Amino acid sequence: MSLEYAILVSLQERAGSGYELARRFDKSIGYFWGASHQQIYRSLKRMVELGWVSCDEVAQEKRPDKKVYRVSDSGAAELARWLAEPAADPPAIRNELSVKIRGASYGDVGQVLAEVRRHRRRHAERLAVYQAIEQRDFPDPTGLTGQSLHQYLVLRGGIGYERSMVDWCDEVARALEADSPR
Amino acid sequence: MSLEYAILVSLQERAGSGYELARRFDKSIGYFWGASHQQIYRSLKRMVELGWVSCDEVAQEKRPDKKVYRVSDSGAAELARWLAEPAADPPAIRNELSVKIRGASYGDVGQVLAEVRRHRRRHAERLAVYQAIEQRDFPDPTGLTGQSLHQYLVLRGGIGYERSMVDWCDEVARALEADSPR
DNA sequence: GACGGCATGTAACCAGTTACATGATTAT
DNA sequence: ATAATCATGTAACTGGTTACATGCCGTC
Repeated sequence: MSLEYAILVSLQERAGSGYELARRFDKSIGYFWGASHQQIYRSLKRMVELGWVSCDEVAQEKRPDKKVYRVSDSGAAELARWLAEPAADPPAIRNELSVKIRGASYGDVGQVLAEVRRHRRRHAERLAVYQAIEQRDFPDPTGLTGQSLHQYLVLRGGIGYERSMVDWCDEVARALEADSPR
Repeated sequence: MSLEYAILVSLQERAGSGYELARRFDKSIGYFWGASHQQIYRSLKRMVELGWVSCDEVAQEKRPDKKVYRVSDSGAAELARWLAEPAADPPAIRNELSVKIRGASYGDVGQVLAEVRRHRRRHAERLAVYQAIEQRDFPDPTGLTGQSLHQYLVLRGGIGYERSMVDWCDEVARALEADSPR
């Protein structure tokens, strides 16, 4: 159910349409909580019913009309309540690649190794994206406070995660190469 | 759909009952692919229908009967096929704590900080568990090959992940303390 | 007598993914 | 022409969680 709260946070930062929210979930927020536009529209509908957000239809020139959502007082209260509540314990990580590595000897180890290398590239790409954002938006993080500090810290989490994945893929690739050489 | 394949890997290592599998998913395999007993029973049923595993009813003294599952030839072939197939791109991480940090200013930052500390402890605990396993089962990893190497590498992934989470929680806690001191 | 371990399941629900569906405007 | 961007949604399916349900054995 965190999606609703992620949307509340995003709408508190700035009101917007479902489409705009979907864009944001492709970027900033989406780096640690992904959501497709279908999910977002469904959630917004529910949130209107719950009275957490209000919705204004806005006519635009040269563009389709859009519905701009903003957080209501009761939505803001609900967000504050949720923030004070303990978060669910981090769920077991589900890592498909780990399953393949663990089972590698029941198939073609070389193919699994190729997958490890491919994932290494993916993680390195994301790491580069996060680091570029860090350089651009937080060149000097020492003085950060409040919301920009919070944004920065979340970004740091993404960087740490991707870096650990890259390192792990490297370790795995090295070990598999050494074990089944050619 | 990886659960079915995680079960195949586990049953290749050793045949067993649904209950035993559930135990294993609480331990080794479960460190990177969690599954409840309900899920496991459901999957086993499906896998019998697909012909990937066979099932023998075994009567036990002083214990309830159990059904021992083992991988069939067609299951082994299916596993090898899946291993050669590219894995899905790592999905967007969904991290509830990040959502709370990002939104902290819309609620009580102190409460969010407490949550960060709690998660720090959880991750440190899991890290300690993994490191204990590493010490016990892989005191000298240099010569590892084949299946034990693969097991070791997966464990290393867990260690790297938990360590990066602990480090991140520390960074976040330090920054939040400095920002809203008391 | 209560609790924990062994052993198996069903049912309802919730969240997320994939596929389908529409339609205008702007840029190549 | 065709693709990309803006803009909104529905429907079916899949996978995972939570709650419920049963029953035996051994130990404290």
